[in-house]
Amino acid sequence: MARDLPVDQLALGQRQWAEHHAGAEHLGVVTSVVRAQQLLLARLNALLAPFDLSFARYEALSLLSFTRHGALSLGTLGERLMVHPTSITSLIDGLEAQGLVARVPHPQDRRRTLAQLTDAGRACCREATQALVDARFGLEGLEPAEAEQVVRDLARVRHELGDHVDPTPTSQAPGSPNGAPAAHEAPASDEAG
Amino acid sequence: MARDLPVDQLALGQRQWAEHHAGAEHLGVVTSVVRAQQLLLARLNALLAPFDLSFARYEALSLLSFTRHGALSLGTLGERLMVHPTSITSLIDGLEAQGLVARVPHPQDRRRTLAQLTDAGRACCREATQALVDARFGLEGLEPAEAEQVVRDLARVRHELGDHVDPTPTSQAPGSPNGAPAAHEAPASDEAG
DNA sequence: CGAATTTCAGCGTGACTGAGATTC
DNA sequence: CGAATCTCAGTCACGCTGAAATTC
Repeated sequence: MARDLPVDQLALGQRQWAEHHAGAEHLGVVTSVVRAQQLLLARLNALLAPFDLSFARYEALSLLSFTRHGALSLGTLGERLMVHPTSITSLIDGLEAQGLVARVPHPQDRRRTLAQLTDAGRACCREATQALVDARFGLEGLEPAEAEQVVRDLARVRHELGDHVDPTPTSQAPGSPNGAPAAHEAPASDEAG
Repeated sequence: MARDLPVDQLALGQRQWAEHHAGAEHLGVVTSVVRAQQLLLARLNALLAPFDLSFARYEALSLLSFTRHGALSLGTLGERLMVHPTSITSLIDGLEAQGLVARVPHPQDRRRTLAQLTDAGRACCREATQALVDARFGLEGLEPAEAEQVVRDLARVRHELGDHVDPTPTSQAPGSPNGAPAAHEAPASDEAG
C-alpha cells in the first residue's frame, strides 16, 4: 500500500517549506492530520475487512446499536455522521443489501424512513467492535494518557474549524479514563418510540 | 455542509461507547482524527476553490515548486504524496488540463515521464500558497506552540501506524519555530538534471 | 529474460447538484 | 401553501485491481 521511504517525508517537506514561507507550524498540523487519517483509516478498514465492513459502515452500525430500539431515521443518522443526505441513502443501501439493517417506515412521521438494525447487524457490529477493541484500533502502543492528549489537542483544532467541542477539560486530567457520564443530553435517544 | 448540532457529538458518542466497552481512549483518537481531517480538508478546499485547486492538486504543485527545475517523475511524485500510481496519472491529467503542469519525457530514462511545472503553474502555486498562509490554513486561532504540540502528538500516532517519523524531538521545544534545516537529505532533489 | 514505469479499462465508494415525490 | 424528508439521476474525484506497452 504505502510505499516505504526511509525518512520522515512530512518533516522533510515542512522543513523545505519553512525555508520559503512563514506559518510552517500550521502547515505541519495540516499535513499531520491528513497523513494520520490516511494511515488510520487504512488500518481500520483492514481490520474491518473480514466483516465486509468499511469504517463508514461500521460507524453507522455502531451508532444504531446505541439507540434503544436500534433504529434512527436516515436524516438523524446523516447528521450524526456528518455526511450528505444522498450519501446516507447509498450507505444504507449497502448495509441493507448485506442484511445488516432494514428500512422500516417511521411510525409517527411518514416522510421519514428508519434504518433498523437487524439481528445479523447487531451480531456483526458486536463482533467487529470486539476485533477493533482487541487490536486497540490499530494503536496498540499508544498509552491511554497519550491518547487522551491527542484527543484534547485535536479538540482545539476542531474548535478552530467550527466544530462544536466540549469546553476543553483544562490542560491535564491524565488520571480519569472516562469521567462522569454527564448526561446533559439523552444518552441514547431513539426515534422508534 | 456540516449540519450544526449544539453539542460535541464526538464526546457524546465516545461517552456512550465507554459505558459499554473498554479502550475508549483509542476510539477517541480515531474519531478525533477522522473528524479533524474532514473539517480541515473542507476548509482548505474552500480556500483553494478560487484557484480551481483541490488540496491534493495543491500538494502536487507545491512539491514540484520545491525542486530545482520544477519537475519530478510521476513515480517519485506518487511516492512523496503516498498515492497509488494510477491516481497520480489522473491527478496529473487534471493539472495538465488546467495548464499548470506539462508532461515531458525524462531525458535519461525513457520509461519515465516528468511532470513539469509551467509558468502558470508556478504562479498559481505562489498565489494559492499566499492565500493559505494569509488564512493560516484555516487555523488562525491556533498558537504556534499549540500547533507544534499537535504535530508531536500526531507523530506518535503515525509512528504507531508504521509511518516513518523522525525520533520525536523530546517533549518540549516550544521556542524554536523551525529548527536547523538539518540537511540529512538533499533538500530539494530534482530529477531533471 | 525480469524489473520498473506509466497508462488504460473497469469497479466501487463517496460527495455533490438538481430534481421529484411524499408528507407534515 | 411552504418546509421537511427521502430518493433518483447524473457528475466528478479518487483508490484500487488487472492488464498492457514501453524501456531499462
